[in-house]
Amino acid sequence: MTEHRYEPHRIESRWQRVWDDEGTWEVPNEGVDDRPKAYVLEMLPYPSGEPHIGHLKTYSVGDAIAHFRRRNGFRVLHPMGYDAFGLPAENHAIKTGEHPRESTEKSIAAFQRQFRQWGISIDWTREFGTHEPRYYRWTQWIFLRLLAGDLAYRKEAAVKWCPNDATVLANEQVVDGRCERCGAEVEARQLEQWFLRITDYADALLHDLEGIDWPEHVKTMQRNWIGRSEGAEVIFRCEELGIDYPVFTTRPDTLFGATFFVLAPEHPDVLKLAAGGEHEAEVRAYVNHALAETTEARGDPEKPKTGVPLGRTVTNPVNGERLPVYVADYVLMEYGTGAIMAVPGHDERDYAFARTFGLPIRRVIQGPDDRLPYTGDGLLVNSAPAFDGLSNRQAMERIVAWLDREGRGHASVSYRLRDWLVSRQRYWGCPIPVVYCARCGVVPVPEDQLPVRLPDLRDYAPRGQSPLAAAQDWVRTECPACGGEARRETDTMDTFVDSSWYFLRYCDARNDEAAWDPAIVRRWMPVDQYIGGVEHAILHLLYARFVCKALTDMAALDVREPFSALFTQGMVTKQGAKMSKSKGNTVDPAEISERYGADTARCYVLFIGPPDQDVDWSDDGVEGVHRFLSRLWRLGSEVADQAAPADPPDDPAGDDLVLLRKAHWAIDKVGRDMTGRFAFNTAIAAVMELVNECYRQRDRVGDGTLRFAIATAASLVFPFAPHCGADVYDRLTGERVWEQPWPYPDPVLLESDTVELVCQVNGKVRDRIRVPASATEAELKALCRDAPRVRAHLDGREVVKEVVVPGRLVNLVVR
RNA sequence: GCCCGGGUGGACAAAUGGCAAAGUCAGGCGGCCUUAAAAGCCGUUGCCCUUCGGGGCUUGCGGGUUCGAAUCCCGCCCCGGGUACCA
Repeated sequence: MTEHRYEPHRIESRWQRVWDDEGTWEVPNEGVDDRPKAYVLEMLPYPSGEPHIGHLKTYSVGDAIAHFRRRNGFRVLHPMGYDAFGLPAENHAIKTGEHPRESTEKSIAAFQRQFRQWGISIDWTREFGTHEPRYYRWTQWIFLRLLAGDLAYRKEAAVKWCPNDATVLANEQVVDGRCERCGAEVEARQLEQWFLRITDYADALLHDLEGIDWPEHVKTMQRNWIGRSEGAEVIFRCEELGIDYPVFTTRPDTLFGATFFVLAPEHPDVLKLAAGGEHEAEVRAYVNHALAETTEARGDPEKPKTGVPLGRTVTNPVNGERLPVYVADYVLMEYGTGAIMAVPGHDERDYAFARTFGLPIRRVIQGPDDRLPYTGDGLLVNSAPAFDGLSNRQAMERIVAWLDREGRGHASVSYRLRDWLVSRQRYWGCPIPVVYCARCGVVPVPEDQLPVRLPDLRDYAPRGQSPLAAAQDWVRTECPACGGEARRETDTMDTFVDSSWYFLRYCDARNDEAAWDPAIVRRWMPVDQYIGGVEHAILHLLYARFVCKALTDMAALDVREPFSALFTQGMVTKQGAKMSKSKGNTVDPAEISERYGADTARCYVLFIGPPDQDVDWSDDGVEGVHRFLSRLWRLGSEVADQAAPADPPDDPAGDDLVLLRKAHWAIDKVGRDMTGRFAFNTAIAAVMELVNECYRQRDRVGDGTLRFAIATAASLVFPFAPHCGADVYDRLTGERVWEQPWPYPDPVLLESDTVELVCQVNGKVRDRIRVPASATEAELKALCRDAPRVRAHLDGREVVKEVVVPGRLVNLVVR
C-alpha cells in the first residue's frame, strides 16, 4: 500500500510548471473571444527588499477573486508590475553605494520569485517596472499632455520641505506636520515648483464618488480631503490705501457680528499695510517668527492666540463699520484668501483672539442660552431691520443676494484641496521632460525625443537641489524651439505620478508607438475590482482618478473613473502590533511557504479573519490550515487510488444523501460568500466542514458519492489553495479544475423533506422537533403545542398569541 | 473636537430581527493506533445549579422597541483609524 502524504512542494512546483509552460493566465489582446471581460487588479508593489506578509494577503485576496471570476465565465485580466522609483532605494544607495537600479531590480527579482512560488495567476506578458524607460517615456508623455492642457504649471509658493529627505513634499505627504516617509518635521520654503491642477477637478472628484462601488469610509476620507465648503466671498475695503480684500466665509449670516479683520502672516500685503504705522517693527518680527515656526507648533489649536495690529482698518460692506486689521498666525494663507472677517460671537477661534486682545464681541444670532461663542443656528438679532428676526439660514441667502446686488460679494465655494506639487529634488524618479532656454523660457521636450533618460550617477546625496544638477553633460542641452543653449529640468516627478496611470499601461503594455491604443484600453477599462490597503485611500486613489479625468477631457482616454469597485484589505499584525523589522515581530512569507507550502500560507491569511479587517498572525493557526489541506489531499489521494471511478447515485438515500447534501450546501455557501462580500474566511470554513463530513461518512457511502464530495471540496478550495485544489481534482477526475465552470448547487439537494422546528414558549427555546417541510402554519402550531417539553411549559396556561416563521420556528406566548 | 470602524467563550471568529458561539487554534478529559513514545486520528469540552429528567445565566454598560434583540433605537464607557486653528 502506498503512503499518502501531502507534500506541498512537489505538488506546487508541478502545477506551477504547467501554468508557466502553457501561459494559462495570459489573455492576449489579439485573441478576443466572446466572454465578458473582468479586470482584477491589486495595487502594484513597491519593490524594496523581500515581499512581506501584507503582500501575501493582498495578492491572495486578488487571486481568489481572479480565479472565481474566470470560472464564472469571465476573460480575466490579472497583470503585475512594480512601482520602482522612489526614495527608499535612493536612500539605500546613499548609505551603501549600491545603485538604486541594482537594489530595485534585485528586489523585483525577489517579488517575481515569490509571486511564482505563491502560484498567483498573473499574465506575465504585461509585466513592467515604472523605472524602465519603455514605461516612463509615457509618464513623461502624460506630463506633456497635462502641460499642453494647462493642467501642469510652475509656481513659486511656500511649499513643504522635508529637511531629512531634502526634497519638497505634496500636501498629501505631510502627516501631522511630518514627512510621511521619514517622520522628520516639515519646514516651509519658498520655491518655484511644478504643480498639477487637481483643484480644477475638485467638483468632479467629489461628485463622481457617487457612482462607484467603494467602501463608504474611503469615499468619506476623499470627501473630507477635498473639503468642499459653500459660503460667500465678501469684499472688505481698506479706504486709506484703496485696496479691496476679499474674504471667504461659510457664515455670511454673521457679517453684522464682525468686529475685526485678520490677515495670515504670509499674506503679501501685511508689510505694506503696517508700513509707517506704530507697530511696523513688531509686525515685521511677528511675521518672521511665524514663518520660522514649524507647521506642527503653529497648527496646535491649544496654543494661545497671538497677533499684532497693523494700525489700519477695513470697512464692513454690510454696515460701513471700520474694523481694525490684525496679522495673526491662526489664519492660514493656503485656505480661502488668506484673510478673514472675525466674528468672535459665533466662532471659537475669533472669540479666543478677541478675549486676548480685548476686542468687542457682539451677538448676532440668538442661541438657546446666553453663552458665547454660539456656533449653531438661530434667529438673527442686532443686524439690520431687513434681516433681524429671520432664521440665520434664510438670512444667509438674503445677505448674499444683497451683497451681489451691491457688487460687494457673491456666493462662493471653497475647497481644502490644494494643487498637486509633483517636483522632487531627488535622483531616483522620472525626469520632468522640459528644458529652460534663456530666449524661449520653459520649453517642453518634443514627444519624439522621449524618453528623457535618467542619467547614471554615482553621487545621489541631496544638497537642496536635485542630484541631477551635478550631471552637467546631461543638464546642458539644446533648446528644441530655437536650437540655442538650454538647461534641462533637474527635478524628478513624485512617484505617485508613475502609479497614477499604470493600470492603463497594463492593457497595452508592449505598445512602443503610444502609451496605449485607445480601442484596447476601452476593451479592458475600468478596473472591475481593485484591491489594496486603506493607506492609499487619499493619495494614490485621488491622483489616479484625477489623471484619468484630465486625460479623458483631453480626449486621450475614455475613463472617468478608473476603479469601479474597490476592496481595502486590513493589515496583518503580530501580537496586536504592526509588523516591523525594528520590533522584530515580522513573519517572513517565504519561510512560511517553505515550511508548509504556499497553499497553506495563502489559505491561512484568508481564513484568519474577514479580509477587510486587521488580523493577527499566529503560528499555531497556520498548523490548523495545514492540517485541513493535508486531510483534503490525503483523502482525495487515497480515494483516487483505492476506489473505482464512479458517479454519485441518481437517487441518493441514507448517508449518501447526507454527504451529497453537505456538498451542495458547501457549493451554495462558498458561492454566496464570494459574491460581493469576499467573506473568504467563512467560505474556507465551509470547505472544512465538507471535508470533515467526508471523513465521517467515508466508510458509509458509495465511491461515487465520496469522489464527488471530495472533488467538490477541491474545486471550492481552488481559488484559495490553487495547487492543492488542482491536484486533488486532477487525481479524482483527470480534469483541470481551472477549466471547469464554477459549480452550482442542485436546488433539490439544498432542500430536505423534513426540517427542524424550533419550539419556543415566551421566546425561550423549549424543544426542537422534526417536521415535514410541507407542513402548513396550522399544522406547525399544532405540532409545536404537542412537543413534549413544550407541553410541560404550557402546563395548562392560556396561549394568547402564536407566532409562526414557516420552516423554522413557532413561538407560543402564554400568560 | 468632528467623521468613520469596532467591542461575542481561554485566542481568532460565525451569526445583520428567529436555535448565540459554525469553523480554526490552545488547554482539559476519554478513546483508537503503537511493545512504548512521538506524530496522527476519533469523541467530548461557555459558565452556574441539578434529585441526571432537566433548569438557570451569558454578546462592553444602562435603558427602550418587539411575541422574539449580538443584530434596530436612545444614553454612556472603552479600543482602533481618519481629520483638524479650513474661516
